[in-house]
Amino acid sequence: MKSTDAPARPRGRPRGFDRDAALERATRVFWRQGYEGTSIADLTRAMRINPPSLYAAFGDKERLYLEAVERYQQGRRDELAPLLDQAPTARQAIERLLHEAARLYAQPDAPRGCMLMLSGTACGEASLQSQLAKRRADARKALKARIERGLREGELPRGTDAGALADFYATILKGMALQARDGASRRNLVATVEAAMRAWPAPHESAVKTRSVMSAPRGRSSQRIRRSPERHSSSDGD
Amino acid sequence: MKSTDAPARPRGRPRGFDRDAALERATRVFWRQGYEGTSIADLTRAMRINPPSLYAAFGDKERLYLEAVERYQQGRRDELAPLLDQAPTARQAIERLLHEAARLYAQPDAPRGCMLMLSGTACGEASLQSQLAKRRADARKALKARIERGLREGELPRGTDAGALADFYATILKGMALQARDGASRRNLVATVEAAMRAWPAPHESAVKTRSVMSAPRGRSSQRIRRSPERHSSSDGD
DNA sequence: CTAATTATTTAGCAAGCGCTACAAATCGCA
DNA sequence: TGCGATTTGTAGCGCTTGCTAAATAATTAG
Repeated sequence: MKSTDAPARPRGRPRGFDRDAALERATRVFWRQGYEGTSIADLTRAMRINPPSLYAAFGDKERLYLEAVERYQQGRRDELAPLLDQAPTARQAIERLLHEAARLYAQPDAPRGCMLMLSGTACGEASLQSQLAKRRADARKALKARIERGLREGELPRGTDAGALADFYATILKGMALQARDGASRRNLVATVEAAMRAWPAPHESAVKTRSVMSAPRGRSSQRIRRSPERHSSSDGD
Repeated sequence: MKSTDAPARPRGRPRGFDRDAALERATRVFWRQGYEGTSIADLTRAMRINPPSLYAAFGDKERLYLEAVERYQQGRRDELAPLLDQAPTARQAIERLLHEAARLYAQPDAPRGCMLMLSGTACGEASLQSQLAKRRADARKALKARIERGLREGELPRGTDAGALADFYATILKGMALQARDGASRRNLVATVEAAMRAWPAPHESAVKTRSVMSAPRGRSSQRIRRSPERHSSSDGD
């Protein structure tokens, strides 16, 4: 086997710029100014390339934007998903995620707020708007999955509507992104996170005496969950 | 006194269109598509006037936008301020306001979400962005004032940070606006409102036995409040 | 009536937009 | 060295943008 051995240098003149670095610079500009507020001239200046290089490497403005959002969201996922997965309880998972969001949204060396949450919300391009809404729905789905896990593990009151709770914390994240864009400090955002955590459903008096370790949903309430009809559910697409 | 008797018909050719109706049509377009996503051609088509009429009546695109926002916010104020003022408690005031917001943001015959909250959040024009942030800060100030009144009237635990609580519910409103724009139904939004109200500070075990009437802050805790330093406060500009 | 004033219509300007044709430059391969 | 392949910088295309000059229409004042 020696066909696909090395990366196999392509044939013609090699690209003279770092594609990913240029994409990151583009992301910054889009993040700060939005899709419609950013011109190709803005982008080429920030990316330090000329228009033909941009179009050769990224297609057109819309595809560049979508790739920038994908890059951004991937980075956030890498930072936040472990927080969700590794926290011992769903409550702590959400709380840590919100605290981390408060830090990220008010970072001094980056545009304020969340690029994904602020993207294409008042945008003429309908196709963009729906694609971004879908990405936001994916983020909510991650919250919902963690909450459902907590529900299975008995941390939450029976009958808790995981979708509605996920909707609530998704709303918090979106609101925080806007607040940050309007100038809220990290301290402000943290205070809001603390308020938001007061909305977490109270456990049912009993249980939760064991501090942490318990991991597996042992004994009763096995993996096969009861699949309660959940009256009319939340904004589920899954 | 017969100087300013009648409205005093102006001198030249009278305007051939209803200025306020045109402004409302412009508001709709801006609300749906945002500032940068709306062209003068979009506006003149919706307003059913030609560009020179637009410029004669409204100045330029930016001033027309600001006037549209002002008109929009004034309308919201007229609907929502009475709810805040007339509710017997601060808690009910906020709760009713949020429920009304849930209704307004998901109205079928209007653009989804709140024009003010979604305006110029990812916008190139810095001056617009700051003016809109200021308007949003005014809305928060109304929440804060009502919460402070509740605090004076003894409904809330001593030491409650009214600014932080106002920040929290302002965050909820902004998040709901985005959720609505992403397609959340009124039912979804109402569920989020109910979750948000769980974050309301619990009264201090005592008190709150009298169901409602009490109005004046009688007896102790008079008008002169203690003016506690409130460690580092919230995002106050007032 | 005439003159002055304001609104409307038509037509289009200058600038910026997203995007691309073109030729020179730089590569792998023969 | 020459050839095909690919990227690069220059220059600019066609179109849309926000906005306006100029002529005409409709009104009041004298």
